[in-house]
Amino acid sequence: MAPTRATIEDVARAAGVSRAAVSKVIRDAYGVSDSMRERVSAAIADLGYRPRVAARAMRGSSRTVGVQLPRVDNSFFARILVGVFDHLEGTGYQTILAPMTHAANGKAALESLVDRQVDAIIAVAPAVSQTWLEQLGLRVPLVQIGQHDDPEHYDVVTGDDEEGSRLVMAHLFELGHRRIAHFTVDQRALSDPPADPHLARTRIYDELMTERGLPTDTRAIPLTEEAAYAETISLLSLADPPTALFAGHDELALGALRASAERGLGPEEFSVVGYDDVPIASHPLIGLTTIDQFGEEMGFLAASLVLERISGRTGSVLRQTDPVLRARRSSARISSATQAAGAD
Amino acid sequence: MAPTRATIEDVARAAGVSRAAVSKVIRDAYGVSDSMRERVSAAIADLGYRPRVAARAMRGSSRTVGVQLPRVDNSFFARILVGVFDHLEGTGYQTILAPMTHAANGKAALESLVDRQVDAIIAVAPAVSQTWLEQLGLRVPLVQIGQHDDPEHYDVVTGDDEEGSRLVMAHLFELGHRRIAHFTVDQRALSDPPADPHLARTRIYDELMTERGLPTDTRAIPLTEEAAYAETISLLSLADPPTALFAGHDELALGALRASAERGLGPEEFSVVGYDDVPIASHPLIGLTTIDQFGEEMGFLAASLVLERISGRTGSVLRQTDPVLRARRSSARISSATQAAGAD
DNA sequence: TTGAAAGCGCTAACAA
DNA sequence: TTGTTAGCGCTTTCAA
Repeated sequence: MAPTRATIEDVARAAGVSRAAVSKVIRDAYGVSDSMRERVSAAIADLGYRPRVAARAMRGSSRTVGVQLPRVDNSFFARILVGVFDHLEGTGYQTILAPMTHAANGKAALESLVDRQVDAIIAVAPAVSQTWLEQLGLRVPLVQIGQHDDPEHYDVVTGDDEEGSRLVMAHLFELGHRRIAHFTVDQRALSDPPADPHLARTRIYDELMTERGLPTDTRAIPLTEEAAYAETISLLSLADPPTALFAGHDELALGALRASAERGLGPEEFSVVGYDDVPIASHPLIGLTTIDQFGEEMGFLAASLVLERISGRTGSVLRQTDPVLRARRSSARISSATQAAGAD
Repeated sequence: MAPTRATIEDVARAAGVSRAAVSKVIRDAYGVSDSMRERVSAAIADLGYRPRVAARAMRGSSRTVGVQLPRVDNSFFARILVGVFDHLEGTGYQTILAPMTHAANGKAALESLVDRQVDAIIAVAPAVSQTWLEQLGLRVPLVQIGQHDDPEHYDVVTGDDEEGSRLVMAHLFELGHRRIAHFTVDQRALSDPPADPHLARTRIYDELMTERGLPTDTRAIPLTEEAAYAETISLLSLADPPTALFAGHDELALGALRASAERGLGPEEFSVVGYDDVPIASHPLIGLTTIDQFGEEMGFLAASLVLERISGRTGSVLRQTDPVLRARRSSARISSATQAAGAD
């Protein structure tokens, strides 16, 4: 049968000391003699004792940072996670992940983290209002990644979506594109004021197209590769199809490339630009032009901010990563034939 | 200031009942009158009460299934996770993820799950010995995904790696390849007996090559795209390079394709076959020939097995998914020129 | 430097 | 059907 797990009491008895003494040793607390530390450590090793997180959480801290993630099968979120783990590793804080389930609205995942009494929360692109996050930030050290909030009680890490979008549009304009479509987020539980990064991208797209007197063609779709594929098919079936697409992010861009590749269209006929620079984007067979917003760095920053808050810092800190354009072969100068075809 | 969180005591007081009564209501336990249920529910809603996981875990169950994952930035593991979440959602069990950190050996992640008193564990490709897992299985309902263990105290879900590898090799032979290289796992904390899926793949590769009197060329490398890229470069620099590669899994295959694409080599000169069928493999620009081993289904199976164990089943159950070859454009019939160049 | 003892929030006997 | 009560394993005053 499974032997019952050793408790602090067992260790105390084995070492011939009090429970309090053992507690002090495992927490490396002040006021323990060397001989006591040795005896206790020996007993701990002997019994294979490991403190239970639940019992510790009852009296103090769970020594855990909780991360909420919208989806686990998204390469950009994975980049962020890598950054978070890199920073938290060796800090004495464990990390647990509460991925949003299908039904979930983000709230559920964050609440489950609170129920576990995590010492801090890193919320990645949470689909909850800023007001709700403020409440949460009041109770637990909190860092939000992605949304352009302007909070009082938590920190925020984002990319500079406006600058990134300007880089995208300038790139496409320079390549001669004028009929440029744009994919952006579908209806979403948008916070008030709207802070979704996709909204910033769309805003710049609108602004720069309008500035040049060009008609906009924005399509709000679910943020999935499938949706982007389907929408691109319909885009390319237009009498006068666009010559370029600014996809809201790389997953959408990959879906668009799926459609254009199936039709045998190259970048001279249909250029595609994404956002995020997921790892596969740099693969020579894909060569997706995109914006690198340094997901690992975002995760790393969020982790350090959250540690600061655990240490007592309040107020709010905003951090942004600087976007960089990665020009690859999915975008190219428009061919003269294509250009002529689309002439008014 | 942050108001202090409501406890079961607060709810009891507000509803004018005992703590036990509240406990029964939230656990949907037997023996509660409708009127009491109503009053208590009202008080719970009123106070925004949520039970603390730690306190519940002290007395019984944490209602949590823990998942251990080697890496979070791997598309195949992501497929497995999606399957696990799909199944566990709505079962009343929460899921938490303990991803292996860099230093970790898998043991650390699993132990941290035990420290949290999860009700069950799903271990994905854990780098620990079968002996160690048996110990763990004795203490907590456990399902292992990936390794070909033959356990007594936990369940196992794997693909049929031998059959999958036969499909790969038959495919390459049929396309006329005879000089076939193979990438497999580097030194790893291999259990005893060796149960790693990569070993099974290599075994079949060896067997089938030898059967045909062909020389094997197996290269044990770290399981990263970078390592595969570098190794492929050196492979292609050989005087008499192989015409095909059976990569241990898709990430390695993508690294190999990176190298061959950079050299402008098509599948007629250098065919690449992977394993896993990660989502990007089916992208027309990649078109990676690979083995689908249905990651979501593996996760789904593991989740249902683990629920059975929670319900009291003991012994051990083994489940396998049937592999399917996805032939795409990364593999092709060897060109006559290439064939001639390599003739003995 | 060490130990005794209270109590964190909950569940599960058991009694009423 | 409802309430009383005894802990679960730890941390943390507070005394010794």
